[in-house]
Formats: sequence, structure tokens, C-alpha cells
Amino acid sequence: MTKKSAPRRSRCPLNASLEAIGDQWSLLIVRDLLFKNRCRYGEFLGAEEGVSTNILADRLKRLEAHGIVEVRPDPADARKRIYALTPKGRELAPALVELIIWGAHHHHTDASPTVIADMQHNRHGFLAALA
Amino acid sequence: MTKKSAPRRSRCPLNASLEAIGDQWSLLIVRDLLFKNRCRYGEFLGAEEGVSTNILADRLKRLEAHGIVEVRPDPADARKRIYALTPKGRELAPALVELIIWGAHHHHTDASPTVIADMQHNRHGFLAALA
DNA sequence: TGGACTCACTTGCGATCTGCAAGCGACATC
DNA sequence: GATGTCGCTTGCAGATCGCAAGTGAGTCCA
Repeated sequence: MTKKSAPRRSRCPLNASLEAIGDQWSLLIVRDLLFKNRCRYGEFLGAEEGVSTNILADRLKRLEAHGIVEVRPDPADARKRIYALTPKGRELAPALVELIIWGAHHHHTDASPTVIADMQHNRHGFLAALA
Repeated sequence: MTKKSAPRRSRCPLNASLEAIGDQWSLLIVRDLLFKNRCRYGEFLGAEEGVSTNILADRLKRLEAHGIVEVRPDPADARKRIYALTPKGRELAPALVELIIWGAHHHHTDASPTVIADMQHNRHGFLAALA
């Protein structure tokens, strides 16, 4: 299932980003880690969008291979693994925020207008509050 | 080839954005329109990443369906069509810029460090210069 | 006026990827 | 020990992908 790593399509930085996180699921996982305090496999599986289990396993592996998430065993329960963003993963926050603003601005969503307005007019403070 | 429009997976604004432009090619087309003054089919086809012709046709159709690009005939040559970003498409610029900064920061790319630094420290001015 | 060419696609096809459902092994709980 | 939970893996059918070849409308030039 995991994509064999093909040579980069170009040296464009946008292309580099898209090859790392340019699919339907990766940024949703980052969103869960960043905004929703989800950090376990089962929690990602339970997200509203309904990712299937093989795709989730594949994306987590790819995000880990890209140095965007890291995994630790749960000291309290050896069955569980705890996922977390690396600094590289956390630096996706500004891009995520812009995509959220754009999505909220142009589509019907459940986003709180207050939060969106805060993101939009207080980007710096909003991002600082995440770290 | 064109994906039949499925019901939205969730009402999350990030998900809305990803359903519109969360694939390997759409944002590269937006980049070409926004930064590289490419506006014709053949010019997109010639981009470094080497999109295939059926995928390009499909993505242009989807971007048009989403109101992100619009198409006009070329008055000088009836064979040609001119693609352009709509206001909604141009509002993707901030997200694009953040993805470019992230890509340039974490991967080897051909991006000019000067331009990246300008994007990063003068976001507002940089974006204003695009419009 | 006609033949060659350009442009923007469309079509066919095999390979890859996707989503669903079921299964599996290690560990926890009772 | 039996049963349940957790994080995956596997199998399969259908969707999507990239490549290459084809199509049809319009242009260009003699």
C-alpha cells in the first residue's frame, strides 16, 4: 500500500510540500494532532471524515517517514502508541490556518465565525497560542 | 475520469479545502496561474512536474466547477482558451505562500532564498504585490 | 482551396491506489 | 484462562493514474 518513493517531480518548494502532504488525508491527521488533541490511532479512525484503517496506517507511516509525526509507546499500556507532531509538523500550522480560513470563507462549514475571524485578524497570536 | 461528486465527508473547513484542492496537481496549476503567468493548456502541460494531459483536463474542469479558475476563448485564435484565476482562486495565495515557505524550509529546492525570506518576513507586502 | 499543422482535449489500457470488511497478534482485563 | 481492546494487515473489487495514441475544430501558407 505504501507508495514506493519516486524521484521528485521538480525542485519547486510547493511541489515538495505537495509530495509530502498533498493528499486527502495527511493534513486532516495534522489537524487532529494540532487542534483536536487526538494522538492515538483509534482517535484518528473516529474522526468525522471516516478514514479507512489501511489508509490511516499508510498515511501515519508516510508522515513519520517525512519527519512530520513521531511515535512513542504509551508507558501506561503497551498496546497503545502515542502520535505527536515534530517541530517540522508543527510548522505546517500557518499553512493549515490559511487553508481553514479559505475553506471557511468559501464553503458552508461548521466553523465558528469567531474563531475564523480570530485566525484571520490575529494570525500571529493565534499561531503563538498553539505552540 | 472526472470524479463523481460525493457528499462532503465533514463540515470542517479544512476538509472543504482539501476536497476542492487537496491533490497532487490542483495547486500546481494555481501556482502557474498566480506566479508564472501561465494561462494556456499547453503551458500547464509544459510545467516541470510533467502532468499528463488527461489529468490536466480533469483538474482544469474541477477547478472551474469549484469556481477557482475561469476560461475565456482567445479572441486572437479561436483554437486557444485562456485560463485565469477567479477572486476565489486568488484568495488561495496566502495558503500557497505558506506551503511554499514550508517546502523551501524543509526540503532541497531551487527556490531563491531571497524570495523565500521576502515571503516570510513581508507576507503582507508580498501578497499585495500579487494582486 | 486544399493540405499540413497546431491546439485543446478524449480515449484506451495496464498499473496503482482506494475504501470496505474481515482477520491477526500482542497485550490488558476479569 | 477466556474475553476484550488496540493497532494494525490482508484480500478484493472498483476507482484513479500515467502513458500513448487519436480526434476535431481552427489556422497558416502556397
